[in-house]
Amino acid sequence: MVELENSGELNKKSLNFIENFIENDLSEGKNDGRIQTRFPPEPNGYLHIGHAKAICLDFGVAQNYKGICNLRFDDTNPTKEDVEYVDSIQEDIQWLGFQWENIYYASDYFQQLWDFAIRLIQEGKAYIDEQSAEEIAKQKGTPTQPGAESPFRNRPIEESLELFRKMNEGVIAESAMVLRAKIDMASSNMHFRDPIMYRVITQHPHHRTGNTWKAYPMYDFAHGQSDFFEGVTHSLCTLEFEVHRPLYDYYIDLLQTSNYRPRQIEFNRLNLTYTVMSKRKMLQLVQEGEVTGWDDPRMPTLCGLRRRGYTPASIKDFINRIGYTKYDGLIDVALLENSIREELNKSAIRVSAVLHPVKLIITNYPEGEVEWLETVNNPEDESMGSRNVPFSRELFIERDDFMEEPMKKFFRLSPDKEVRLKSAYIIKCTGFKKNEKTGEIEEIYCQYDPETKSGMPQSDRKVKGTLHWVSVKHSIPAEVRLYDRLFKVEDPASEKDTDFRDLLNPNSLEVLTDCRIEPCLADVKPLDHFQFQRTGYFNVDSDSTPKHLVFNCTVKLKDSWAKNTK
RNA sequence: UGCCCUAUGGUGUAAUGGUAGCACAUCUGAUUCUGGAUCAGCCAGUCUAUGUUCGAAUCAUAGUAGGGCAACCA
Repeated sequence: MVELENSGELNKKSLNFIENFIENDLSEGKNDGRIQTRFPPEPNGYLHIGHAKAICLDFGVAQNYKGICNLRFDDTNPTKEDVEYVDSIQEDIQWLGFQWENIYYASDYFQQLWDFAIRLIQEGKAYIDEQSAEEIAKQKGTPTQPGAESPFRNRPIEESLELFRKMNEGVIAESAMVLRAKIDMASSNMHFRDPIMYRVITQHPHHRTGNTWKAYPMYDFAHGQSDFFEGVTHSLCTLEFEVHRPLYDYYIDLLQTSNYRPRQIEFNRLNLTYTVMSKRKMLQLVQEGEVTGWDDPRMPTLCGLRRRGYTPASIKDFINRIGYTKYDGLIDVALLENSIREELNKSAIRVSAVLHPVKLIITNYPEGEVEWLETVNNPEDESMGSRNVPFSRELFIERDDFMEEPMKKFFRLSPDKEVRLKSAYIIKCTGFKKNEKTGEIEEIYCQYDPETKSGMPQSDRKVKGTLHWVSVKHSIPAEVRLYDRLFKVEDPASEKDTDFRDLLNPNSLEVLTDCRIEPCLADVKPLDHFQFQRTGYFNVDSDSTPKHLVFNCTVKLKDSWAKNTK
């Protein structure tokens, strides 16, 4: 923890470009020195690691400058939104360790937005367009060609007012008409070509306002104004909204009555290698059963990462490391994995689990005898204490830890060779039993040296290898799930023309059914963190019987095994 | 062939006109009560050109490359 705090302070020294803007605004005395941000998710999916980046910024800025950060649900499109998402979003923000000052909904401002829209119609700055979506799109022109004006553009104000009211009465069919701002159909910024302000939605009741409203504001007509109504000073969002900013400012100009003015600043979205962050695609994975749910440990959602064993601190550490810029890059997922490995390496209790067991019999150890041997919980942190593990004549060791004919640099067990059993004795292999048909090793025999018990005066004899083990009689059978990357290509997001399911990694989940774990794991609590000897990190998923160990291994797990056995 | 944004080692990010630094990854060595840890080390960078300046990653101009913008999504 000390080191984490230090690194936080070190990072504080260099401000990101957003904090520079903020300090400038403060030094110029803008907004009476007040700092207010907001985290504005649309409740149409679960939060993912990319949202964590925005959350850390929105809440972090508020903390650093003694301001406030509100949670605002951008719920202006009832066709896509649901209370399920509203709930999960709150849960995940709090899990990350942030607390909003207030919780707001864009739908709280529907009346104010409506009144503002009426005002714009009255001022001749907005009109009702009765063309179809296709016609409007056609008239919009292209980025290189100016658009054409709608035939309804100059209709009488009273007519627009009348129709706008009807839009909200349920007597207008969806997509029959829209309210558009009258700006400039020839603007080089597409968003100024008479952007749509309101559309009619009658088929989906809103998850909060029910059937009260039939006319719903578009993002551009809701977001900036919501910021303004709430008193947001810095509206931080991702780069794709950069071209929206002039429109944001346009509406704010019309709304502004004092010196107060919210300011939109954009930063780069998080892109991770081997990771799909699109909500649409994640929803598809869930709906089509490619994963077990939004919280599947292979998903980049916060709840998925949580089940995989990520801690809030590790995610925040990762976000802290990648920073905020305007460069649209692709971050190596190894950076994220390093953050959790570093934390768990310091904080997790190390325990033993044998994933591919083979029986090891110590022929000179008395039958029926059991010794409870002390083993430290974390060699890097003595304050985490120790526990006792049972040792007996028959043990399980990792199949990979024995080689009949050892290769170069293989320092684990092979005939006539010695290794140390972690926290126990040095043993020497005296033989093995092999299934003649399959060639599989069935049992390994060895003798132990009683003088070499851990902690004893004679025990410091050097041997080249150390093995983890569990006692056959005392160990608990377990099913271990190894989760790898869900996608097998480095940048699945860029494979736009491919069905992304073709990019799925068929080995993203491996279930090992005959694993053996230490008895101390019999009643661990869900999400307790442990580190397996040698093999990685895991947390425990209590929802399943038999006990499932959700392995939070690094994705190179299998490669490394292959490498180690070469 | 419009408008907006961006460009620093393999990846990400600092340096705000004055020594190009840090992290991750890779590789090498050490180490052996697991070690995928730890320690040490190597490799590797300012997109190009011109200009301004005593001095440019930083400022200017022009190129080049990448991203965004043409939803009744956010």
